[in-house]
Amino acid sequence: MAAGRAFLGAPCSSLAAGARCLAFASPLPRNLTPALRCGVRGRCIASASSSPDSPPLPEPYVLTTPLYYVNAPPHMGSAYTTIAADAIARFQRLLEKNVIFITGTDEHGEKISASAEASGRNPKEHCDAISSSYRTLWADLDIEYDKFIRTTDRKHEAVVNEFYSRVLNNGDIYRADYEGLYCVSCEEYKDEKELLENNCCPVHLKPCVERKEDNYFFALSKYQHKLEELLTRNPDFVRPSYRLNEVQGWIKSGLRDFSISRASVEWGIPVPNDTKQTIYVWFDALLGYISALLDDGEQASLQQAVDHGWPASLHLIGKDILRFHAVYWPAMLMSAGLSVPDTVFGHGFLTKDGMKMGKSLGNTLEPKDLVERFGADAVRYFFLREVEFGNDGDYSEERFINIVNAHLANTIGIST
RNA sequence: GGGGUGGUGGCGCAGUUGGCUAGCGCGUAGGUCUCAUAAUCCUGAGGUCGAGAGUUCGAGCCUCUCUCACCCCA
Repeated sequence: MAAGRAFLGAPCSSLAAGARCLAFASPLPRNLTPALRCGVRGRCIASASSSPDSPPLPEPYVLTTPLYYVNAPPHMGSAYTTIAADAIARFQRLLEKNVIFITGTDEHGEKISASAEASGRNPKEHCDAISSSYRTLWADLDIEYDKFIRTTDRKHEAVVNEFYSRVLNNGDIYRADYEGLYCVSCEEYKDEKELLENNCCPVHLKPCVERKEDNYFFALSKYQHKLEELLTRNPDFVRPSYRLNEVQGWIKSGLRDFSISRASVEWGIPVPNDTKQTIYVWFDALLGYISALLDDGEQASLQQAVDHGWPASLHLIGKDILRFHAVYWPAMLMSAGLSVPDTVFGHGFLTKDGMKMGKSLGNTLEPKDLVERFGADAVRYFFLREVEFGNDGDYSEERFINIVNAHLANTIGIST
């Protein structure tokens, strides 16, 4: 099995390994026959059964960044994920894989309509504006993505509807009353145990509100064993390995069904057969990884999208959204009878001068400003080279300038 | 409280299954070059590999105890 693991150069410390160990390889050996590969991965390539003499089709490699939430313009964390994904995408293209690099924006939910209102716009206008600010930044950073999906795209809604129906037909959706304390910012119910004083959400430090709804639930608990099996069978499903341990811990300690609809949220995709409710933003957004595969103008069906390259080889995410990608998402896919991705990689957070960044602290790092001051290559290089991939990393202007001068200007810049 | 990860020169890290004088990048000191500065080039300093004990011909790598840091869960 080792043959299938090709990292980007063995020693990662050399200058040449600017994109430190960013390469992800398929967990399958290369010498499998197309038929077998198809069987194992559940992925059928249209002409995989062509004659043995014809050149082999390029291996598909679908990778994604998260679909960024449009409550605010892009911050450095989003830029970091996207830069890393772009480096991986480029590397996989060099390996002659058929790369589909997906990014996009997640545009539904109560928080979005609130942000829109706060800026005096309707939700659609707000989403258009923020979504395009992401595209602009990616252009400035030389990000070569292949697909940009918006969860407000028609084709996405069609895929969500079809997916929801599949899960429903599989008996994994049921209706139940739910009463509890709800964090509007997280767009989810919270356990009283995890709340701080005055019922404040530990993530957003804002008070949660009492809410009672008749919601639709996804039977996540049914998938406990299958998820355990998945992680045992494919330990690379979650990387780095220390995050795999976390995920295994979550699963082992028991999974609870979660609500996948909201009665009080209007800005969202209506639940099929119950237009009084909308689909929970995560259930909606995760499916963007599949709907993104559809070409514009083609028939928007789930199967069509899947045929374009699902499952993904890699979901690159920040460690804060690991639970959604490593627990909820594979269970949803299993329920719908679809293959799960090969790997979910959760990278760390960035700090600035050793401090956590935040709007309240007033020390955010604006990717746009960095690019304007130093250029895309410098920004890309610094974060790829200086942040140990997977770990938290620190930015300081002094170090940034040091590294960029020492490596890019004084070494690569003068080599012939 | 339960579980996990990690403590290697100033900082960030590599160190395959235990085996030559422990490596790399940045930083740092001196020299070279220059009228001078920076870069380049050359040379160097700097590490009891968290602490202690054990296994072994031999341990940064294995075992045990302790300690510190961080993370997840409760």
